[in-house]
Amino acid sequence: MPDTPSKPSLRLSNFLPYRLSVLSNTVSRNIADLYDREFGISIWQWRVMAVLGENSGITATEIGQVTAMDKVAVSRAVSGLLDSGHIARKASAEDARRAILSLTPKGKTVYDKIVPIALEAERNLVESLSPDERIQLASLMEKLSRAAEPDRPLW
Amino acid sequence: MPDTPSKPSLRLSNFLPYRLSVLSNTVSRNIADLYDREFGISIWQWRVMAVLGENSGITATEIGQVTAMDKVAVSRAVSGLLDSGHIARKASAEDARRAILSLTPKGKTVYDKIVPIALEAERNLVESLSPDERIQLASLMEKLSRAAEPDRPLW
DNA sequence: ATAATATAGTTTCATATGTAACTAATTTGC
DNA sequence: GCAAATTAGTTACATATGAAACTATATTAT
Repeated sequence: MPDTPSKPSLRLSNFLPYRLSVLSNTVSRNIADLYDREFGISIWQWRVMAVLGENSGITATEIGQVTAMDKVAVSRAVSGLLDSGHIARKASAEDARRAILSLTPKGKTVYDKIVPIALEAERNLVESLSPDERIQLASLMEKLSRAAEPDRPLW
Repeated sequence: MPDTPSKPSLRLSNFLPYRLSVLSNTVSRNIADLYDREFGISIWQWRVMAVLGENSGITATEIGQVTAMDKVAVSRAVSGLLDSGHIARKASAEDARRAILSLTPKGKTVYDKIVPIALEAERNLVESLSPDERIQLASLMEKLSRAAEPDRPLW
């Protein structure tokens, strides 16, 4: 009896893009709640602060490149953080279009408080993984991220 | 010389929740564009159709449970799919609050066209992984998803 | 030098999304 | 048997987001 060619089937619960989306949304929501509840800071604002904490004195455009945020999202996050006094802005001497951003002392204080919370949330997520699995995870994330790059032809 | 206790440091680009979010958003956006461009169907609508394709004749609430969508999102997706004629609704005989949903012939046709596209997109994403790595990935996703469950105490 | 083009960042507008309030039907407790 | 509490699903409102238009400055080409 010849094989009947089996129709390609899709099980949503095993579908990687779906699983990624559900996982990522759950994690992001939990973390966003954490930052918001304690500091009134959104995820986007936190990303801006995180970049400035690592690398002070850069511009909004550079933050966008590092964080994969678009410039409108960066602009809004920056605007909120200026209002709340977590960051400061000064005009660039060489190019008046650019604004040099940095954490204020207040921002730095909050940054130093959030970092351990963020690391704790991450630990919380990977605590069930063995050291080996954590290495595998990093490697897989790396490969998947490359494969997902939007400038690839195949999409 | 005593060890100086190193301050916990955060590198955003290595921070798992961040990496997950960027990856998931990139993948979701690419796939959403694909469905939308060819069929005018959103991700949420597609998830509803995907569940009905696997398991016809269920209610909106059940779809929400399976897809991790909240009931408002399901309601809106259902409403759009009714308008476009991809699904049909009939009242439940036992419980007039419930509506039994199913794919129409038109919906089934579109479903059968999207499934291979979805599977192709997934293949595209994992094509750089060895068979072993794909098994690791499935296992890791499983563990991370359990760890991220919002009803856990630690968040 | 200056017109055309490009870049940094903001604002506007249209749409998407989440929360809470709502409607209608059903179940529960007494 | 009926008031109170639940449940399914929708609607309304407030906020978030993305795309495109816009402002101001800088660069390029002639």
